[in-house]
Amino acid sequence: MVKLVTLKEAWDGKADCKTCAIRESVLFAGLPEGVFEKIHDPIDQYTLPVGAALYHAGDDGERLYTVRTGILKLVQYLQDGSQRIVRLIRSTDVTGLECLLGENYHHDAVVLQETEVCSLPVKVVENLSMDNPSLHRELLNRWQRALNEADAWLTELSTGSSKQRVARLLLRLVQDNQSSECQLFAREDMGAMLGITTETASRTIAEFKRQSLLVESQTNNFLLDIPNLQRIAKD
Amino acid sequence: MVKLVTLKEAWDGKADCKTCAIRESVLFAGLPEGVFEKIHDPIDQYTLPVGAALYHAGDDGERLYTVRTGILKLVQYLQDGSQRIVRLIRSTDVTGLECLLGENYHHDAVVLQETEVCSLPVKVVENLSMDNPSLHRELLNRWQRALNEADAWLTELSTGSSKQRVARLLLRLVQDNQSSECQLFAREDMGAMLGITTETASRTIAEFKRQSLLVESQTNNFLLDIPNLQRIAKD
DNA sequence: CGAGGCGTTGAATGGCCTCAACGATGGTGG
DNA sequence: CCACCATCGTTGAGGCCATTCAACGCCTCG
Repeated sequence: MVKLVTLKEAWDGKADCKTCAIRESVLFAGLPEGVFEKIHDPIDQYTLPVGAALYHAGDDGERLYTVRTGILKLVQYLQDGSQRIVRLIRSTDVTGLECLLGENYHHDAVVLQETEVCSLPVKVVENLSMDNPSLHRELLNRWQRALNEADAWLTELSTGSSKQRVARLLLRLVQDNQSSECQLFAREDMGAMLGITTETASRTIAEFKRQSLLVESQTNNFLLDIPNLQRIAKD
Repeated sequence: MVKLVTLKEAWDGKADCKTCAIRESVLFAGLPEGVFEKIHDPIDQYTLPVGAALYHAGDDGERLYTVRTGILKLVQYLQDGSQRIVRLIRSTDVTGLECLLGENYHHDAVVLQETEVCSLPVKVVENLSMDNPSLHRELLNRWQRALNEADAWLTELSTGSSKQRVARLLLRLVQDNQSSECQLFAREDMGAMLGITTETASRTIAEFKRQSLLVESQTNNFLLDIPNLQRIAKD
């Protein structure tokens, strides 16, 4: 089911953090330039195709990852084998924080849209955060950000009718974009995010299309009717 | 609706952290005794009755709280005014972490069972964590703990039939107790935790009682038939 | 070209919600 | 001290919405 792509195959090269294009938004924002010289462990960059797994639940957590572009899902499995997607990881997000506490990864992290990541060895982050309060503070921020997301998923994406949930998910996908355009996920994934079945997700999306709340601009690229979707989301 | 009990009314005295009965489990575990001398801001203790609010969403976050005994709910409000309970805070848990980042509280924290808390001024925790790596690490741990809870609520308490959800909630309530005894929440609160209506929560609990999965040992005190509840929780 | 995955749609079922009524409980005020 | 009222848990009836199971077309890929 999940394609096997080892990180080594996907390797793009060593990251140059000093000149990183998204440096102001990432974990290392606020670090003085000098410290990058002291990093001996490599910070590698990878590009991962759809379906690839960045890590699996239970794996030894030895690296955290900053996402440069793309989207990943964090999946948690239930006792009965069904899966629930508990969060999405997008540009400038960090995932795998739990390994800073010496824990194994808690989720499967699977690529939904082609993803570029930087891989940060735990040791590097630990060492840097020892004597860089700004990094330390940034770590707390990331944890809080994840927690905010988790709370929002509960209140927005797991509450209300299926139409409301789908509408809220769509709005979330474009909310920090300038355009109102987005790609849709597989219906099965939508279901796993919203706690509804694949069929219900499909029916709802199909109905939204018929009502022109979703208009396909390019292949698998949709423009949203934001005002009307907001109306549906609210009630 | 929420009883007004100011913290001043509920004041029990100043905490003596050095001799705290749950000191090994709390945030300050691992701190050398000497540092407690340096705390000038008071760490106060309070006992809050059912229905009292420890803080409200949007309030200036100036204190975090360690719960000694009792249970609090963290409530998030939706656009339409309905509420969703996103987490429970219990003995040895810390809540209000967001104020370490200078943010206002994100939830209402309301007492479900009579609660003793210690109130820690942000400044105290900030100062101590500067030069106490163990406290710093413990803070990260607390954040991660909250995140784990949030994920579990999504996968366990917002997934599956109402019977499954109620069973899983009951099992959670006793899981770190030695006994299989617990108090039940108001049906409305159960509904808000599980994403179901008050009536459905009531019907499910009533049915569990009829099936002797729940047996009242004392007033509002129930013994759980754990094996059979586990069977229901799984499928 | 065939196979398999995915999105869509239909029909039927059932579970949850809505609206409503009623008893028990506990607190308040006369 | 008791009558009253508000709140809470419970239960019923009816309807709706999501699920289940199934079929079908489209597309990609081998």
